Amino acid sequence: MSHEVEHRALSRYLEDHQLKHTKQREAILEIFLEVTGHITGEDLYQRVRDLHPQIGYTTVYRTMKLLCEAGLAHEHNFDGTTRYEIAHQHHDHLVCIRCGKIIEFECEMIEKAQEQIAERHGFRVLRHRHELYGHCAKCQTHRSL
Amino acid sequence: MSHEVEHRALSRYLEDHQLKHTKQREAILEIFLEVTGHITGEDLYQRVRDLHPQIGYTTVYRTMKLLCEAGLAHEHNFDGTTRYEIAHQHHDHLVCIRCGKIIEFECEMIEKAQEQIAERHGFRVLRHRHELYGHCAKCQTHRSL
DNA sequence: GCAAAATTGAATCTGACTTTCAATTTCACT
DNA sequence: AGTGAAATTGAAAGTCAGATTCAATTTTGC
Repeated sequence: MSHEVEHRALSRYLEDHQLKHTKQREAILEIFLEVTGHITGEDLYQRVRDLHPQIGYTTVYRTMKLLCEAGLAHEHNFDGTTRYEIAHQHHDHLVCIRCGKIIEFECEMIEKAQEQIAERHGFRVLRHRHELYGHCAKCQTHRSL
Repeated sequence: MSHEVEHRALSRYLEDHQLKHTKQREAILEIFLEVTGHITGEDLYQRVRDLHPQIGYTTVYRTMKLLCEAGLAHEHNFDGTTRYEIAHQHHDHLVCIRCGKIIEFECEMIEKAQEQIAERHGFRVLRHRHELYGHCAKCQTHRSL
């Protein structure tokens, strides 16, 4: 079992919140960390079930909620579909609406511009979502329309 | 019945697509146009039902879908809730997560930055969403936490 | 006025979670 | 190691927004 750092972070979160250490939570965290990219709850459940047929659907969802609270995962809703990604520094997304490819990007300038806009309206921004939807390079070239 | 321009736009869309002109569609468009702001399908249905108790839930949803296709309405999903707004020039949103207030904003600089980012990744952007979530001025002052 | 095609709306279905609850597991304390 | 209170699990049932079905009704081109 790899990803020691994350497993330790989970342990600490559980201890700090009087929650219990279970094999299901360990297993789901491990599988989630193995996945690169942005996975849906359903897909994650499939993968979990392949390795641990006894783990239920409910537990996967509950655990992902827990991992989000523990700061180990982030939940994103792309056009109606909820996906989880491994928590790391802030970024936004480019989403290909043809093949589903998701690219992460960051832009300091946009972040600053956002702050200015919020200030202008008296808002205190707690979080934001910024997604660009379109066609990726590959889907533009061998396209059928 | 006001909003002649929009009603005419709907008529044209219907004619161009071999769709039919019905009183339900007229009524829903009219009620939708009366609403200022960003309304949920459910709220819109309530309003429609107040005036036209015979119009069903399904028809309201189907008609809003139609109005979106006709370019008269835009559908937005704010943190899991779908809302409709009257179509007008492009803009993004500031959303108060305490009182639900929604403010529209535009920023030419951000739009340009987006284009550059997309280009860098070979993407052709077709649409985007950009929402800042936080607390509005009012909710920051008389807050309870 | 008359069909053919589109539309309506009540009811049913769906997908993606969320809740319920009895049985099981964890763990702090002997 | 044993015990018991509290947390967790998972199967099943419940939600909720929205999509689908289909028989009855409405619109419209001729």
